[in-house]
Amino acid sequence: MTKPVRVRFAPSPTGPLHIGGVRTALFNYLFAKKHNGTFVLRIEDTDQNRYVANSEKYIIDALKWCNIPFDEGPNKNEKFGPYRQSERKKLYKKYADFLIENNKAYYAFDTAEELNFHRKDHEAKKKTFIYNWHNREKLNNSLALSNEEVKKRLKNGDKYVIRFKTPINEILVMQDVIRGEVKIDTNLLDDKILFKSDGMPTYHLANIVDDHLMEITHVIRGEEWLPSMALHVLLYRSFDWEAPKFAHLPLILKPTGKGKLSKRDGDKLGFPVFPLAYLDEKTNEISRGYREDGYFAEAMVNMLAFLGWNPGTEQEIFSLEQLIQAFSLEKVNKAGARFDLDKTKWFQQQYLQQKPIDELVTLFKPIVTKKLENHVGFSNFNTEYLKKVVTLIKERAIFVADFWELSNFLFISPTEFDAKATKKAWKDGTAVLMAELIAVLTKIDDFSTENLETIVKEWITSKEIGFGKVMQPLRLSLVGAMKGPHIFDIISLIGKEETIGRITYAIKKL
RNA sequence: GGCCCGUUCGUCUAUCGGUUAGGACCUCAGGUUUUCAUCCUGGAAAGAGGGGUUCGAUUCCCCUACGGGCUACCA
Repeated sequence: MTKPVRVRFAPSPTGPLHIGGVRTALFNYLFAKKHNGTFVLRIEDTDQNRYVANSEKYIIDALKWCNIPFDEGPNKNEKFGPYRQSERKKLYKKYADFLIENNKAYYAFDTAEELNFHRKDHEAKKKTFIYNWHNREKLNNSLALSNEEVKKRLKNGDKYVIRFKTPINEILVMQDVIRGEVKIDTNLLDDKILFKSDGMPTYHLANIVDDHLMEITHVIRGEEWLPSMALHVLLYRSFDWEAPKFAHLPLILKPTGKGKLSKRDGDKLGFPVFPLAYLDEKTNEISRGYREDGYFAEAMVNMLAFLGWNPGTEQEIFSLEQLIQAFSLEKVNKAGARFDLDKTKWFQQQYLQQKPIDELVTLFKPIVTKKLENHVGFSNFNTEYLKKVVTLIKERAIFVADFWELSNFLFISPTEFDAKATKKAWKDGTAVLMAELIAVLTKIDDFSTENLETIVKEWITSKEIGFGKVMQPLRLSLVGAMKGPHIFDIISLIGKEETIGRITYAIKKL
């Protein structure tokens, strides 16, 4: 019997989660759900210096908004808790000690100054300083020092770190679910610090210990961790633990230029890189979020799923449930994927068109209400009316926030007319024609789109003039510009009185 | 600099040795809408370069180039 699938998303609470992190969480979630497994959230707060208090809440809120909740995590099903590494602090030391006892790790007393000196010195000679087998016995550590000296220093309370004693002369052959075989020469690895002088483990140690203790079966993380895989594999081996399977995801790259996506790109190019807006309490800067920019979570999630993954079919719109069904790590790409704002908007538009009218009305209503707060005169925003409006205009919108711009003339009579359109549509004789049209409209009782269209068109035909001569100034009178939905839909919606009122006003004004 | 990973239209990608190299975004042209947008139809657009292996390479291998990542007592 195979072990139940358990994956984890392990962000560091150093600020808001950006969409790269969200995608990593998403792939973990999809993989877990696909295999009826468990999705764990673990907070990796071993770096006291970079800790940002509100970011854990942000991470949890973001996952919730994306609809990819964790099964286990801080304050939730704490089966293997605690789920914050700072709260597990006491736990790690014994594992570091175990490594030392078994000659897999050692104490190092080198100061930052000493190390810096070596690095600078090597740099000057165009060499790279690597703390590993070739020099570890010449440096300030328990490998070079006598047992007595080491004991004395430890007893003395001297600051120390614990370094991994990387094995030499070995070509490590590892498997990555996405990349296949990855080979590393252990002689090129450095002796990474596992345990810091402040009593905290580094990421490497804490990560391996926790993944083991939490019975993680698959480590799905960003490609930036690929170079660390060798260390991690060696650590599992040193503990004599079975290593989980590794899958390193391709990075999300900037839309233009070089490098991976960063916070700055969003500010510069005008798109959100965060799921939720975020207030940096230090700088008071607000970073925009997908949610606040009006994206639906489903659209953002769908877009992210397709950055580096593809189901192999031509279907692109996937509900979360469909994503779970279709997902597989084998279909994840190896190469980094550039973020594309146009495609993102396209996903959003697709989801907006799919949304039930009632839901859109619910979202639109507060916007209309606010816009019409102090408005006197023509306005109507009961739910029935809003439904008709939304049905009429939604296909031209990408965001709910576009609705107002597309429909304001259905709530407020135009008082000004687009100059260019006026010049084109309002000619000599138009006023007379419009006056005649009013007479025609006055006699109509059934203001359905179809009936209006039939009667008005018959009238135009009987006059033996071009349709444009009537339709264009009519649109201008009703909308104030040459835009908007089907003209007879507009008339039907705003009603006889308002229609005639608007034409009358236009005749007077133009 | 060293190490690792990658490389199909401008972008996201399909192809698991034999295809007119397919789709989507973007873009362009037509059509519908007597407005604008939507929508529909069509077009343009790709295997980084060089060597192998093979009857045959986008696909497998090597080299080069380019891109990306890592190289902290950060994750």
